Amino acid sequence: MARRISRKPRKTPTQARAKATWNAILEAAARVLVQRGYEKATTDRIAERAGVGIGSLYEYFPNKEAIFAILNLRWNEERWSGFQAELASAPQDDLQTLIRSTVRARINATRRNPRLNSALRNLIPLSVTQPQARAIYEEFAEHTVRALQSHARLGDRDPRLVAQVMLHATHAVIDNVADMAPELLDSPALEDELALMLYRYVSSSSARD
Amino acid sequence: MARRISRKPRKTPTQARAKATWNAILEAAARVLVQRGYEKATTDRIAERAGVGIGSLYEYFPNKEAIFAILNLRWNEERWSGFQAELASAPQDDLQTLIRSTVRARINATRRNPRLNSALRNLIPLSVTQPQARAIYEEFAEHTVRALQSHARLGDRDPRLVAQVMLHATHAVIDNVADMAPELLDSPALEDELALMLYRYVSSSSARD
DNA sequence: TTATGATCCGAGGGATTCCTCGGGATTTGT
DNA sequence: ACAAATCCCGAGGAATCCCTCGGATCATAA
Repeated sequence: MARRISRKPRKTPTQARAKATWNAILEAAARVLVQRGYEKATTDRIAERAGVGIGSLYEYFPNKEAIFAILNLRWNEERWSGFQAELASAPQDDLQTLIRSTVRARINATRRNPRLNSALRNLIPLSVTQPQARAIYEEFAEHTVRALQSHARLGDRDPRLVAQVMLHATHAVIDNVADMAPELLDSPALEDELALMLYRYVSSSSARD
Repeated sequence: MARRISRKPRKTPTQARAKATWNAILEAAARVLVQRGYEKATTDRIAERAGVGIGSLYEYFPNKEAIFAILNLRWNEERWSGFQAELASAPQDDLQTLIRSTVRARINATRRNPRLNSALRNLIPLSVTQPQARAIYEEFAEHTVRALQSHARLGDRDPRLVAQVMLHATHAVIDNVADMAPELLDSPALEDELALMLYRYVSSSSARD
């Protein structure tokens, strides 16, 4: 067996009909993944759920992993662009409102599909491998560092480390909440507390106040 | 096949020799899980790595899932007892040192085996199902609420919610770091920043200062 | 219309996995 | 020392799963 070597690489659909099946497969994959988990999400089941023959599935995707890699890619892009769009038209007068806007946008981005978010999140082999996820993270980190340098007085604290902790905390808390209590994403309480925590964290330079 | 129904439930080892194989299996399972991931961690491979026949494995574990459920149980207990032991003999004079001690103990608990921690963490079906993990979390949450009520002045903020956010943040950040940059667990920087963030978060009652 | 290419299909091969079963080896109790 | 209990073993059955392949069906352009 030579699974890793795809001798018949994925074909890109040209006709409208083909694009429809392509989408159907990806959406079915998302639904099955959320409902049954990665292991039970067999290619046969995905094809069936998409209303498509198994042959058609392998016409466009070289193997099972590729389906979820692309699904992950899609979700990351959707989340990231949604976040940016919302943040672009949000108030950013001072540090406090900037932080609040960012937290809100970040929550709303995940809120588009919390179940898919947690399901994809737990596909370690994929998310780790994907360099595009790292790229987004890096971009976000640099953006945060610049915001800190221009809006916050950190004294002698390392802005890069502070940014890392802020991002990790925000990211991790929101994703964890999406995992364990998705309904909490809809209440403003999470946003309030997260924003408060982050703001206080960077609002003065000395460890004691 | 009736995999879910274990007609021959797990036998408990009585002789010393049997306990040795029982341990060998669990330790092999941990090693294989960390090295190859859950899917590649086949029962055959675990038995082989443990230096044990596959039959012996199924003498004590009804199925593959059970092995990792027990492994998860063990790790949770080890982490939790380690945390409590360290915290018991740590300074807790005021809120700030209490927070710092807690953070340090929490980090050290995970530091016992960061790789196993992240590997087990991503076994959703297990960790979610396991009620004992929830129990530990609840106990921790109540403990935190009491600490907040006696040491912090939160004003009209809900101590339960604040505790939730603190726990989620701490838990999530540490686990995420263990995932993405385990060497960071060894530097004091993480402890410093986490403790600072948490302390400021609960150090005064109004949103503005 | 007809030819060419794109799309769709699903039975089944090859590979792998989980787990059983019958019996042999070792320890324990008497 | 002998029987019973406990422990160990690994070949192989049953169940999937991933993916291929040859050919049917549909779309488009000449």
